[in-house]
Amino acid sequence: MVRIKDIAKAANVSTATVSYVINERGNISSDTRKKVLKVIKELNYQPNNVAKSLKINKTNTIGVVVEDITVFSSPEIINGINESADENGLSILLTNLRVHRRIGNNFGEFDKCRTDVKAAVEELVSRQVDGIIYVGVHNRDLTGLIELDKPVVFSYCSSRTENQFSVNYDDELAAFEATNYLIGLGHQKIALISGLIDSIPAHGRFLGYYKALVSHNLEFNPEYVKTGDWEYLSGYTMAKELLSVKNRPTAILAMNDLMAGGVFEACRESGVRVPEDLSVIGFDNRECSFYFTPRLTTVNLPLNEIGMKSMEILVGAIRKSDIPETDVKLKCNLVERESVMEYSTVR
Amino acid sequence: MVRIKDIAKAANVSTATVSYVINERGNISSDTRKKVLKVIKELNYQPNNVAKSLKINKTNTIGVVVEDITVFSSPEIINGINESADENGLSILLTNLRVHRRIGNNFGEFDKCRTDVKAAVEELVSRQVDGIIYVGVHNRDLTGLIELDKPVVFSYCSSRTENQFSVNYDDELAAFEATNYLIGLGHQKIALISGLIDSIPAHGRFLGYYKALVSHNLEFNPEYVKTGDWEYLSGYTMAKELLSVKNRPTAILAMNDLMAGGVFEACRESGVRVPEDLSVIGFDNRECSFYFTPRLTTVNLPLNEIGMKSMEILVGAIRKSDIPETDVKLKCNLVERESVMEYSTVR
DNA sequence: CTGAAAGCGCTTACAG
DNA sequence: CTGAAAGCGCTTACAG
Repeated sequence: MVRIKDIAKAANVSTATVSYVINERGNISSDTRKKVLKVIKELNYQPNNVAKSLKINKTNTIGVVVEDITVFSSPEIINGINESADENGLSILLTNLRVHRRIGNNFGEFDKCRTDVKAAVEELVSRQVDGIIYVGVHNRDLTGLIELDKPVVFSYCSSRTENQFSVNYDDELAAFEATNYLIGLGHQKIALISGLIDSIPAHGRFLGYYKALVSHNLEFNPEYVKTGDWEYLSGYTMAKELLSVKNRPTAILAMNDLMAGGVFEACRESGVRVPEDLSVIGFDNRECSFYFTPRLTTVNLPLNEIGMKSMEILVGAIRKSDIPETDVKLKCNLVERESVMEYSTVR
Repeated sequence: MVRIKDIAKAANVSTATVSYVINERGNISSDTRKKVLKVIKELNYQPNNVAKSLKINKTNTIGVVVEDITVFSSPEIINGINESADENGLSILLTNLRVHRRIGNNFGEFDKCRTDVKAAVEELVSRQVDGIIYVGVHNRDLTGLIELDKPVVFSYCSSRTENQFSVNYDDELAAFEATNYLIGLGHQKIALISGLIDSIPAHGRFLGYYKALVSHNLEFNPEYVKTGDWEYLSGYTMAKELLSVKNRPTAILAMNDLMAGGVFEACRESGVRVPEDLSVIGFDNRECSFYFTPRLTTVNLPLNEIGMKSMEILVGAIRKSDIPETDVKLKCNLVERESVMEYSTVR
């Protein structure tokens, strides 16, 4: 390995001079600069960034701890984080908690993982990261999970701690718009298949649905609201119930694509045509939603944007260049496909 | 920030002693150990691993450069890498090339990305990683892409360079077994929808298909082999052609799930029932394959295992503990669902 | 415009 | 069993 010292000797200058030309700092005469650069190339010098980091007390490294990289939302978020990291010349130290394998969807058992989080953060800190992004697998309150005197941003989850930031998308607005879309198409009897109602997203989406109805003076019918558990099967079961309600809804908003898939299966079994007899909207825009029959109209999540925004906020907090927002909500967009139809043509 | 020096002073010992107790090395009397440990806890000392890395010339960090984290295979592979990294006390420095966004599936244009790879590797080297894992988005020959005097393993792609390793799955065996499965169920007229034939996976899968036929003395009918481009639409188009062949096949092996999805759509349009009239097997076991109607029988890829194995090989090469295999091929497994039926019951 | 020297926070032969 | 000291590869006031 060739060091700055070797360059200095070969170029007949001091190590300080070499360092200056590498970092393009100080006043170095064009002649010595050229000489040094030449030697650097000849000896194929590769700087040692860990030595530099130790000296300047800054690693230009961000710790990213992701709850589970195999959950559908994580890769896109990380992709966004990477994009912004590249733009800012930052590297990513990645820790994957793999919580899904340990506790599945039972987030009540998340306590089991808290020590893992502590350990992960400690490891990252010992490696002197400049800040941390914590990527959740769904939005929930994680206040107190991480205590650190460096900036940390919670991506797809939340924390209210000082010097900590949260980036999510706007569930309520998304559900509001999806419901409005249905109403705009003439639907008045719009059912909702909810996920587990103790979750922040389910709550927000319900509110959006409700407010859309109210804002159009449509009656809120509790019979039209069914609570599933985010899984395919519950969508199926709840759809069966909705289909047998006396005043059957003409549209269903499912709180995720999987449950919408279950709705499709129920309809197939019951001879209900989608979208001719029933319009269906999903949520998440997962890959599978494109391959459903018919292709599912659904709400696309700004995952990449969440990642980018998270990194931008973190960079702002680290460089103290601006005061970042503490609680960002990004906008979703509806992707129109083939599972929705105007009400006028129904029946 | 509290340093070893501070601990030493507070505990009235030398920094050497503190270092010894932290690293559980040398002979330290139980008394001084306790004393030091106590002070460490009191002052909440956090070791600085970048200083340590500089000194011991070893970072316990692996560079992972992934061509595109949003491609379906990447998260699982990275998950496996993480799992093994955890077991070995290693950290991951992640670089995401995001090639998909730049060149899509036109891997002929991959040359555009070579400089990115060089830059990524250089960055990783400057951060003194102990080795590198390069995660491709499909198996192809990447010999010469990375020149490095540290061990590097190619995950889901290949390199024949000295001191470099490759980990993939066994395409040929997987296709062989899938075809055998169909044959065992009584099918004799088995069609193949291939991906672009210039790719290593397509070649291997074709061979497996071919060898299975031959080993059962079944005629190889070139009319039964169609070449698609891995996309949904080509599966649809090729299936249309296969369905109109005079001696229509009773089963189709599609080289990926997306094309199998296209087959389903063609069947739906043509009134061909799956699996009653036609059995279909896919490849990849992507999430969507579970949500197809009917659920697709497909070949599951040992992605997590590829990640783990890659890391294990890298660790072996770094520690020189054993001589790792240079070209590993892991076994796939068939996941039986609802798109295949015995031939006897056909028609 | 350039160099000598201190120091970032650790580890580790070596001496005692 | 413990400590003094050198050194890992850099950067950066400071002096000249």
